[in-house]
Amino acid sequence: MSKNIYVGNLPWSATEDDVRAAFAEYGEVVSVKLINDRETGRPRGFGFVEMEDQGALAAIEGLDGSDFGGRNIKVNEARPRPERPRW
DNA sequence: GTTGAGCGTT
Repeated sequence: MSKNIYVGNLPWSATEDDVRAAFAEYGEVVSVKLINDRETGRPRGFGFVEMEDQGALAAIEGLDGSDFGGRNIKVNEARPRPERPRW
């Protein structure tokens, strides 16, 4: 099974490949999603990482508050997202 | 060419 992880305080120069490489050493990375501003196109400096349960917990404990690209990133379990309406 | 708290575009 997999779990969603919230990653914040990321440098604006960070990419999904960098985040995936950082989380890959704690477990199997299912997918990486960095959030950028939809209107301006600027990177917002945070994203979401999907990993297996044990890998996600290990990554949270190992990468939360750690140095990433010169910044201390915040790693936590992501909040559940509401389902999309279909009308 | 800038900026810095937070939880996402399918």
